[in-house]
Amino acid sequence: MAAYPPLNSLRAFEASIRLNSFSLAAEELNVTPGAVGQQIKKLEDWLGMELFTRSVRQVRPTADGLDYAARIGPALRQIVDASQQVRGRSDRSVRVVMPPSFAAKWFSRRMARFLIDYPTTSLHVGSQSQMIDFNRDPVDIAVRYFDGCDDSLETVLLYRGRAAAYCAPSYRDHMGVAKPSDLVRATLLNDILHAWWPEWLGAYAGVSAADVSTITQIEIDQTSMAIEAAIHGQGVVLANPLLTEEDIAEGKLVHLFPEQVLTVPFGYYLVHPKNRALRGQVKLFRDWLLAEAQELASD
Amino acid sequence: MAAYPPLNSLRAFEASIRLNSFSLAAEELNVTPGAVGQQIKKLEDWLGMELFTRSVRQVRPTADGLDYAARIGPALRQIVDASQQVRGRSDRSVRVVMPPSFAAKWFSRRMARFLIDYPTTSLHVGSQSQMIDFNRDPVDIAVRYFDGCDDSLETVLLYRGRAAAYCAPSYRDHMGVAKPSDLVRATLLNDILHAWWPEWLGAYAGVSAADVSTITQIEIDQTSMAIEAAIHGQGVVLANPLLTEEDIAEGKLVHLFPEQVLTVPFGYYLVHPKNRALRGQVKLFRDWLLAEAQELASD
DNA sequence: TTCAATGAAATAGAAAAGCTATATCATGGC
DNA sequence: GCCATGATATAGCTTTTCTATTTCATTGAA
Repeated sequence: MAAYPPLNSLRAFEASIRLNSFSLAAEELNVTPGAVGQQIKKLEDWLGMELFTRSVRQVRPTADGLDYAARIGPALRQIVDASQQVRGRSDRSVRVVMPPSFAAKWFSRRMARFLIDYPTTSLHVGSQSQMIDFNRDPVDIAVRYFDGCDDSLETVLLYRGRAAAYCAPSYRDHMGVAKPSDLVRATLLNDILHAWWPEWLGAYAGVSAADVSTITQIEIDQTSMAIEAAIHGQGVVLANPLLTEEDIAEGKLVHLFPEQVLTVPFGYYLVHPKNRALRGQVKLFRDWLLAEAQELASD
Repeated sequence: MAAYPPLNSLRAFEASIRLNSFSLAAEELNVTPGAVGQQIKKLEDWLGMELFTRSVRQVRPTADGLDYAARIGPALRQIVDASQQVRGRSDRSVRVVMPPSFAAKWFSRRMARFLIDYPTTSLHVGSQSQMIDFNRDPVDIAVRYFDGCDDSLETVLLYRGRAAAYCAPSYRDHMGVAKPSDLVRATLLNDILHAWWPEWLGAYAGVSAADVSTITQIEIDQTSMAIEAAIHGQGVVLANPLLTEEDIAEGKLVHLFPEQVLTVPFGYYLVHPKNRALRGQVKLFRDWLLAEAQELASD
C-alpha cells in the first residue's frame, strides 16, 4: 500500500509547472537543474505517466501534468499555510475549553483582565459541556465540572460544587417562600448537570425522595438556561453560587436560604494531561486562573 | 524562503497521530520505530514546537500536534487521492475541447460511436469557444475554429469554413425568398463568430457593404443560438453546412441557395501542441476523428 | 551561414538524508 | 521482583539526492 507519491518530488514538480522550466525551478529551490530533472523523473516513474514533454532547450507540461498540478497544488499550499501559521503563533497562544455556564457566568468577566495583563497572548476559548479528549482535540487546558477523578489528568480543584436555591425576587414574594419546606409548592428547575434537588430537599426541608417527585419540576439540560428560567420567574433553581454572582448583584435573582447550601461531590476542576509539559503561556494562564479562583474562594 | 516543512516527515507524523504510537506508525510505514522518532523530531525542530510529549513507553500528542495534524491531514489525503486517480485513469482517458456549436451539432452524434469502438476509453469533452491554452489547461487535443495559423500547434484541417444561408421553411415561404437579393427584406441573424453576411451578400446578391447595414440584423454571440433562432423563424442565418445537417434532415431548416456557399478563410482544425507525444488513446481518438471528418467531407 | 548561448539529459561521484541495529531506560502487569 | 513494552540515543550503514561535468540540439545574433 504505497499510497504516497514521493512527496519531495512534488515541490520540484509544482515549481516546474509554475515556471515552465526546470532551470528556473532549480534556481527557486536552490538546487541544480539536474536535481529537478531527476525529481520529476522519479515522480513520473511513480505515477507511470509523463508529466512534461521534453523538447530541446525546453520542457512543456503535458495535459496529465497540468491536471495533476491542479489537483495537488491546493494541497501543497495548504501544507505551507498551515505550517506557517502553526510556526508563527503557538508559543503565544493558549487554547482552553470550559463548560458554557462557567464560561458565561464566571470566566467571561475575568478574561479581559488576563488579556490586559498578558497582552501578547492569544486566547482561544471553547465552551462545551461534554468532556473533551486531550488526545483528540487541540486543547492545552480545560475547566471541567466533574468528580475530579481521572488518572490521566492533572487536576486542581477550582471550586467545590455547591447547590444553593435561587429564584426571581418576584417569584419568592408571589409564592410566599419563607422556609425550605415552602418549596413543595414551587416549581423546581432541574438542571441535568446539577440535579441535586432530592438531596437538598432531603437535607434542609425534610422531604423524602418519594415526595420530591410530587413537586412540579421542569427539566432543563443547560445550566445557564435553567438560571435564565429562574430569572424569568419560572421557578426555583439549584445552582452554584459562582454562577449567580452577577445576577444576584443586579437584583435579578435572590438567594433563598443562604444557610442552606449543599456541598456536592462534584466541582470545577482545572485539568490538563499528565506528563504534558505546559508551554510557557499555558503555565501563565493556569497560574493566573488559579489565583483568580483563590481570590473568590476566600470570600 | 524555506516555506515547506520536511514533507516526508509529514507521513510519519500523520500516522503517529492517527495511531497514537511511534511503533505502530513504524509498522505501518515498514520502517523501524527509531526512524519514525527521528522524522518526528525533524519536523518538531523545523516547526519549533513539540508535537508529542514523551513519557515512558508512550507518546501523546500535544495540543499543537493535534492542531497541526488537523490542518495538514486533509491536504495529505488530497495528495493521495489525486495521485491515485491520476495514476489510475490517465492512459485510458482523452481530454478534448471544442467549440460548443461543433460539440452540439457535429460531435455529439458521433461520440457514442467512438465509445462503442473503444469501450475502455474515458472521454472528457469540454466545450468552449475561447481558445484554450495547452500550457495552462489539462487538455490533450482540441477542435478549434480559426485560421489555422499557430506555430506552436500541430494543426489538421477537419472542415473548411463555409457560409450557407438557412432559415425555417415557413419563414422562406412567408417572406417569399426566392433569390439571394430577396434577402434585403429579410432579417439577418448575425453570429459574431461567423459574421460573413457582407461577403456573402456582396458575392451572391450584389449588395454593397454600405447597403448591408440597411438590412435588419440581429447579433447573436453563440452559433447554436443563431441557428436555433432561424429554426424558430426569426430570420436567415449564415452557418456552416456541418452544423445544420440534422436540422435540415428533420425539416426544421431549409438551405436557401445550395449553389451560393461562401468559402471563408477559417476552418475547423484539429489541434494539439507540437512536440507533445500523444498518448496511445489520444492518438486513437485523433485518427478516429479525422476518419469521421473525412467521411463527411467526401460527400 | 556560422557561432556562441541556452536549457535539458546523462552519468559518475560526493554529500546528505534516512534507516537499522543495538544499547539503555522507566514503567506496568504478571 | 521480574519481564515485556515502547520510548530514546547513537553509531554506522544504505539509499537517496545533489552536484559537477559532458553532451546535445536548437535558437538567435553577428
